[in-house]
Amino acid sequence: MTRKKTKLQIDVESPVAVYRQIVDGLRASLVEGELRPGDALPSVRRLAIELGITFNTVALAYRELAEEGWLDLRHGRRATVVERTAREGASRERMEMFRRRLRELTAEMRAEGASAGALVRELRGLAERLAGS
Amino acid sequence: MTRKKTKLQIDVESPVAVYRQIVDGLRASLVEGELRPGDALPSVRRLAIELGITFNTVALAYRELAEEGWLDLRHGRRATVVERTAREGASRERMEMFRRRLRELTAEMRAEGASAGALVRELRGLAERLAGS
DNA sequence: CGAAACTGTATACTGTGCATGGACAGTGTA
DNA sequence: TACACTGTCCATGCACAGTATACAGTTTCG
Repeated sequence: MTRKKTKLQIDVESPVAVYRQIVDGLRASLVEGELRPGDALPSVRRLAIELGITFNTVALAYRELAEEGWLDLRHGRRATVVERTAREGASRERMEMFRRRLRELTAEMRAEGASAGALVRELRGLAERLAGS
Repeated sequence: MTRKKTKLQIDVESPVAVYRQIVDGLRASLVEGELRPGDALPSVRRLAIELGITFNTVALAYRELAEEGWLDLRHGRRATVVERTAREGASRERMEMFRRRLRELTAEMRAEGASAGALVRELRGLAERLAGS
């Protein structure tokens, strides 16, 4: 049996909150269809143990995702993925912000020594995958 | 005279700390050569007023950038950009993290309604610019 | 039916990171 | 030598992330 859960990577040193890292990671899996409507998520305690954190932190992340419309969260039952109504096109401001964060992210990598070529490869690779879906 | 300072955009609603947003924004300008060695940065108070925050928050950002080797910070004098020794190639773990953050960032945008096409355009656009430099 | 083992929830507490304001100290200039 | 600038240091307040503990639903199985 292969462990599929190792997908989630948490960095406790990171300045971004752990619960937010969980939200970001799971959201990516949800957007990409790796987690589909009907699927049950690991219980807050199980995932917490796996990540080496407290279950309440995982619970907070689940609540956030439920807020965004990804999860059905009911007392006593496992959190399950639900069909989510697609949003309308992102606003101009949001796209602007995306451009900025993208720019800052690659700049951070260049500052750390990543070559422009390597970054171009990553950007084009992701664009490729995205266009192919 | 055109205002070149409007480059920095701060979002007080954002979960990422204001001083970190400043660091990220300035670092991008530094990496891209928009800010060159010898250039003097605006004083902490001036920039603070411009952004509508406290000067100490800007000071913290400057200290962070000095720590990274971008700035020469001396008591009583303006902060100035300094020649920075390039880093060696980024580690495999760092590139892995870059890939993850890139994936999560685009997923977040898709969740907010951005079309795959629009995101592909942004990614390819940045790759283009990066390859051309 | 009922107990046990699971699920998520609510609440209070603690530590910490961040933004702030004010006093301080170094630098340049009129 | 004043004075207006520069960045630094320090104490305060506050919001929030993470924790522990007690609680309340649901499912499983004897």
